[in-house]
Amino acid sequence: MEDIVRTLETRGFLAALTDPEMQKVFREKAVTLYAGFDPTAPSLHVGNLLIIMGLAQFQRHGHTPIVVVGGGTGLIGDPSGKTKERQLLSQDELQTNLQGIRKQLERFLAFGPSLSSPARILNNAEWLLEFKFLDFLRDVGKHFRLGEMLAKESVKLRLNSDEGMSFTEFCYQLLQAYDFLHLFDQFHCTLQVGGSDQWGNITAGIDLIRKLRGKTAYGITFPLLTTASGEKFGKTEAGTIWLESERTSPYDFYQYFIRTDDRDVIRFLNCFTFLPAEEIKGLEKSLKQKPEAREAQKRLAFEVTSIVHGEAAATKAKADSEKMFSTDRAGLDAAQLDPALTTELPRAALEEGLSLVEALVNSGLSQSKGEARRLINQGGVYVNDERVQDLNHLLGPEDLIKGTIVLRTGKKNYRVLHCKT
RNA sequence: GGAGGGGUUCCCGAGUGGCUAAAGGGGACAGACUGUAAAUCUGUUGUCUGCGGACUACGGAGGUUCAAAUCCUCCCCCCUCCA
Repeated sequence: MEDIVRTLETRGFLAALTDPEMQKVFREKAVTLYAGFDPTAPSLHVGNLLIIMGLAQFQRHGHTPIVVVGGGTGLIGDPSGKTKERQLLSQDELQTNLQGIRKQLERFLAFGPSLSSPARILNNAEWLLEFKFLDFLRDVGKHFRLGEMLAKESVKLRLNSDEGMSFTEFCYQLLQAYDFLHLFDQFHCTLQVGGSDQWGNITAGIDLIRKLRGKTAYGITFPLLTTASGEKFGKTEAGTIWLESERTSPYDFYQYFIRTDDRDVIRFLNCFTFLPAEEIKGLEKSLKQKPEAREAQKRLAFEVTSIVHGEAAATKAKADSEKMFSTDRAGLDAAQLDPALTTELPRAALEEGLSLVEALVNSGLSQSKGEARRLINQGGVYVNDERVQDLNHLLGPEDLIKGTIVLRTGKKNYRVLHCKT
């Protein structure tokens, strides 16, 4: 059996292991492992990608992944890594979110009874919801010592901040520990993986299993991904990069990755793609020798988009990007571009003269007219690649090139205004 | 229940009657430089506007005042300590 721990290590997935023995254990026999996702939003985002790819790696090595969506724990809210108490979600919101997340996961993991190690998605509401409070206290709570609970990093952090922490959040670790126990009993799940902020929750589960069942369970944490410039990975000016194409178009998704910092790109290739090590080495070489070609970034963007949105979408995102960023847009066909890039324009509006400010707002390039004016003043607005600095500039039919006007703000924000004839 | 501290613009945080759309920092955006990268420097950063202004904003609701983020009353929320 291929050595999953080694793969994880070389591909940059490992932050910490609860037990060095693990490597041997997993080499000898297939395990069942799980990771949990809290359904705080109706879609997963690229910040979740590392865990998902980790699970996918496990499955490729013959292990059986379980994804637990936190329909139960989501009602509480995990305090780990958060400086503020979370808003509680309603049951309805949770349901919507659960369904969205479920659908997305199916793209990364292989499900189906015909497989030897089919992935599974479970909702912990199934076993948490009917648990009676007193039973829970007797069966689970009894095994937790306050000293340990208080010593957890996530707890200490909050207790020392002026945010404090509610009892509800404090109990979160018990619930997650119980999840692990439940999966251990039901599915022989002996490993939990998660982000490095999950360390405390994971070890809580391992301890519970040891106390109650006298068995050893394991935990692996993955590093918290930050970009070289110190930002949280997956957040941009425009907000979160979602995995759902309705929320973040494949074009924008592709664009996010193509702008990856040189210092991050190799790392990301390792953990966000399945490219073989030799190929990544080649890209690393290219990055060193001719960084301006950005081959590594291009490959990363294509591969990740392909995994998340499918190859067809990736090919299209790539083609759209090339078109938009080339100086010669002769072949530009608005109808074929990603809808996120285009805005329909009634001919009549153009004949009357359409204010540039309005066009910027309507197309979504500016949030407000004030912002649009500011942009124009600062020389950040381009019509068909010509800088326009006149606040009262009107767009007219003479601006059309093959039925389209290419509007741009800054260096890289494009919108194609398309006018049906 | 008692005592004290606190809630300010995207975030942190200053501001204790007018000069405050609110210091400073972070972030973000734009410009220069570049490789759709990084670093650096410069500028911008509430909404609307006929560019004269108008409107909305300092936890919430009232009040005092010519004038309130700043003073008063009530309420909500958070933190720390005591019981």
